[in-house]
Amino acid sequence: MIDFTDELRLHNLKATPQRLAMSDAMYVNGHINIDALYLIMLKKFHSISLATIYKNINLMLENSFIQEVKIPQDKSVYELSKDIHSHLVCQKCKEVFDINLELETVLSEAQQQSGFKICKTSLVFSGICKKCQ
Amino acid sequence: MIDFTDELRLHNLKATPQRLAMSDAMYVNGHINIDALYLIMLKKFHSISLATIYKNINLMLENSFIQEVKIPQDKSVYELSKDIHSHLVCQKCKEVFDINLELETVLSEAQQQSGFKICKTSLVFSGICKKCQ
DNA sequence: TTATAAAGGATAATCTTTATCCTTTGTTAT
DNA sequence: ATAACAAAGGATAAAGATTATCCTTTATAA
Repeated sequence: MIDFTDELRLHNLKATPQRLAMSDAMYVNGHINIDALYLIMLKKFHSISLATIYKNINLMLENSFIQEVKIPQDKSVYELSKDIHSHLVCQKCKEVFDINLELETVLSEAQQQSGFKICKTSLVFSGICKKCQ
Repeated sequence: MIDFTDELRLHNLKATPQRLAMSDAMYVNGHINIDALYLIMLKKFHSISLATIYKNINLMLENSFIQEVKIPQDKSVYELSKDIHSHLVCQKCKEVFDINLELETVLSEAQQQSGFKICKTSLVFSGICKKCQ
């Protein structure tokens, strides 16, 4: 179990046992939604409040310690912040995977066509993963 | 005001006045969220129920008459189904724009890297639109 | 024109998320 | 190590969003 104390403090978040456990759950699972996270947390903290989960998720988002990924026709999942990447979601097992893709070309084409100043790209593919095929 | 009667029936949806007005609102606005849609509908139907909006949105989604677009850090918007395309959202004025981009290369690269069978691509750029810069 | 399944409206019920309040705790400076 | 204090946690209420229910009305097909 990795210690996220320093990482939390770097993002101006106090390193409480609950936050350390949440960080670990996201690290271990990669991507996780609120319900699943709450269930995991309940195992370690018998009386943790769902409000604590929400409060921490929101603070961690505000401080960019984590990111939200909106999944088509499903609940959002959360992941520890890392280098920019895209996502794949399996419609069968619901698992979410990271993928690194070269999007410079598409992005500059989008900026040119639209006149937008783009600062964020959110790309999610839906399909069937290797295992589920 | 375009008549969506036939279009609705093609998707196995009865053409009620409420649904025709919802279709028109989406056609006129391009992309719209539940709250804005409800406000527009209230002008035409003084006593329309919010439940009617939700019921129809869900049926229209199930029958692929419309599509949901999940917007990062904001509420989902809905649009009439049309040819596959991507989206741009302005972080200032919140407007959502359609854009046609060539994604074959990126998609096949994603399939190759991951082993996924991809059947849907959801791409949303966030930034500042031409007008708001 | 009529019969019927489906849709609309009103409202209750059910999530989901946030706010409140008080107790406990992490952190910083002695 | 200790004390002080802002911040976090837990319990719970409140608010917000979505769905279910029930009865009346209506679109559609025969």
